[in-house]
Amino acid sequence: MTDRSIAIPDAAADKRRLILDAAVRVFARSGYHGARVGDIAEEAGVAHGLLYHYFSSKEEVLATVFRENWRALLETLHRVEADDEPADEKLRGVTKVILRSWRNDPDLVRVMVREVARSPHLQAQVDEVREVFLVLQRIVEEGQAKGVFRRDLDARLASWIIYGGLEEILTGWVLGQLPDGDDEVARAERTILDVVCGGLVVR
Amino acid sequence: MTDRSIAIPDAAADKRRLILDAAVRVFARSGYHGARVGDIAEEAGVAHGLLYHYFSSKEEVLATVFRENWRALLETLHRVEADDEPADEKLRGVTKVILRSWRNDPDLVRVMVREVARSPHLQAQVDEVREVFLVLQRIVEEGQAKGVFRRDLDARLASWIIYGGLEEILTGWVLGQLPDGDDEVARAERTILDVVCGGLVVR
Amino acid sequence: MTDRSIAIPDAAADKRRLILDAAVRVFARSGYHGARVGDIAEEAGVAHGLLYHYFSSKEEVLATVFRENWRALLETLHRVEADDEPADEKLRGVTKVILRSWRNDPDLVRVMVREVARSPHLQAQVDEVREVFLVLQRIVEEGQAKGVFRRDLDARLASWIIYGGLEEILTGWVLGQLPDGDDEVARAERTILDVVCGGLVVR
Amino acid sequence: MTDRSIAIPDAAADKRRLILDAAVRVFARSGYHGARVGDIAEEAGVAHGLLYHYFSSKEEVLATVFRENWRALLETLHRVEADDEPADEKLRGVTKVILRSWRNDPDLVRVMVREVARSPHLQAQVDEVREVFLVLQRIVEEGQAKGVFRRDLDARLASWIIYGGLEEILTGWVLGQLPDGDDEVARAERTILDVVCGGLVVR
DNA sequence: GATGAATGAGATTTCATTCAT
DNA sequence: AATGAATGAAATCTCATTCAT
Repeated sequence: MTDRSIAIPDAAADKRRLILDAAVRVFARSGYHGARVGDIAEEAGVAHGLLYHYFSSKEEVLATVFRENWRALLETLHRVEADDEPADEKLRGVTKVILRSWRNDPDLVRVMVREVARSPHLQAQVDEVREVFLVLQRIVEEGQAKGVFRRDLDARLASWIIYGGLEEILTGWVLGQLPDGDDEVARAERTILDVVCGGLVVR
Repeated sequence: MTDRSIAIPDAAADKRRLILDAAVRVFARSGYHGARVGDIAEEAGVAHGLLYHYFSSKEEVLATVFRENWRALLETLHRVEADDEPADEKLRGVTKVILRSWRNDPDLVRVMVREVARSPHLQAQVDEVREVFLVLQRIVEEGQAKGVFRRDLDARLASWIIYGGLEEILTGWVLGQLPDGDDEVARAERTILDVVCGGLVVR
Repeated sequence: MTDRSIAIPDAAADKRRLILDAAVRVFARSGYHGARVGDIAEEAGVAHGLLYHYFSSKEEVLATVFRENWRALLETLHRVEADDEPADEKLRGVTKVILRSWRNDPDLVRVMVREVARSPHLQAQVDEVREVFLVLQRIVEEGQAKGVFRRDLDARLASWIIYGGLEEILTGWVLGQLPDGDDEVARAERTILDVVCGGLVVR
Repeated sequence: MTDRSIAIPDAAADKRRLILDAAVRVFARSGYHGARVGDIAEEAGVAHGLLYHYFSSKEEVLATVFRENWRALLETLHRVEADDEPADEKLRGVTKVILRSWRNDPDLVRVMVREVARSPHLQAQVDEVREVFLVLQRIVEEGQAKGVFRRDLDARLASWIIYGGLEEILTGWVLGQLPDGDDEVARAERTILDVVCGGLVVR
């Protein structure tokens, strides 16, 4: 085989990546404030000074973790939005993407939910965060336009409510308060769509 | 002699109370980590040493802020729960209580949303937090038992979803991302009930 | 005796003073950059944190050392300037004040000569430094006006030259390059006045 | 093939020279402590690692700057000293050499005056510095022997005073406190010789 | 109760220097 | 010779907490 990057993955593993991955684990374990720069470096197996070779500060490490992963999330959501499907199906897609991230990378979700979502850090990234709400809002509006969703609802508020429900379930898992497991994720998917689309009330 | 607390209210003004109120403002402004004990004392107009006369640590100040106010919230919610009303009306009551807290005391909401809700501090108070979910869950279950709400939904998950929606709207106000004002609070109330009870989908 | 400040001087010794005095010794010994904040605190017999109770930074300690002592020097020089004496006698007064400071407080002179005089720190205090030159310049100008000193000389440049001669002699003592002792100070006084007033050249 | 150093001068440009010249500029701009090795390398247009190929440390760079230039100064002064001229003319020569260095290479003078002259670095080079005083001292002594200069003065102290006057004028220019320009340099030359040789006092 | 001087553990950050490539 | 990623010692400064008054 010719591709050496596969043959010797670790040699090629760039330290910046190592540091970012370590940071996710350490932030997940200790929280942003509880995490010492030295802990991250140790977890990454590098000298702590190297962290400052790649990032200007501990906060920039967190910001980078957020930025890179949020961007990936946004891309996925944009693909879902672009799908040729009815609005309720798109909502299912968004729900899947967000809820399944928990099983996929629990540490990352831990960090995103606890350190970024409502925290005072990274308020600069407000625009990036807002875009998730906008995706949801556009889906709701599309549903309203197509007559799938009720038109008497404020689409913006609805998007915040939906996102809140999703994030709260992630939070339940993060805090160990909601039962975990693939089945539970599937059940949560169903439930949120049932509640949000169908409503609690018996028809 | 008559009640001095009326005669000289300010002199009698409990310094402990002063400190707690100041703490809310400072935590709201700077976040828990950004708030220095000296800032709180200064805001309260007392020497910072005095804080340690009433509280064992800065964290205990936050814990006390949380405890006292959360307890008040719980009492209110318990009263709503005990009302002799159908489940959907109780849901409306809970929604009102929670959303109106924003207009009532924005700084307090800021602190509760940002520093307590999902943060690593105060995990000890998990039981108190859980009780809010349980109130919601019991209301949902009651609705299911009475045939008002659909029975095919997981009541626990539903309660998390509802709470998430409520908290996210508070967050929107806290972050200045959702429009503020009495009308907006009323609209938010309506919307969350419409979404959660009626569902998005056209019947 | 009633004055307790004399009875218990050390109890009254305020820590700020202790820190400043220690700083002079440590700066003299190690230079500003070589001096660690911890060294100063240790020399003063206090915790290093206390230094930040009184000063905002290590640099402010140096600035304060400079400011307080330079101000004292200026006051003395102003008194000399105000004396009712001929210009050449005033020059003798200035010379005495400056050169005798060496015997008086060698550590302080060390710090002033090495860390302040031409260093990049404390450029903010330029005005205070300039005043010494101005005192000299005014004395020279007064001498010129009274016909004691030659009028064909630039008084400003002359003041810089005189001050340079004085400071260089201090430097010689600081660096251990010029012989030290009361006699030597007296000889230096005589020499600088001989050179500056009388000139090298035989008449 | 012809001399490549002419054909491709820049390629041949000694990196060591590049680094030294850059160091003078950076030391002049930021001071020795404020100058980072990386700054010097950047100013020189080379990687900072290369600096350690030519010098053992940052301090050695400063020492080299000092050594090479001081040596050049000494050679010039020695030539002046060896001239077949009366002592006062030799003094004029020394004055010219020292004061004109300012217009010639202000950055270098800045570094020499601020970082070397009285600083704790490079105390090893004390002998080299002393030689300048010795040149002056020998000129003064020669003048005394020849009957041109007064014999009742301590020649060593006189040499320190003269050097101090010269250096202080350089300092005035370095600090931007004395007016700059060719005319001013000429005036400074005249003034220092007038003061030192003729004295302030009217005869 | 009230004050604020005093403490000191601890954290981030800097940057000269090394060394594999 | 040349590069710049990597190291890690070291230093300043912060701030929660204590305690004498």
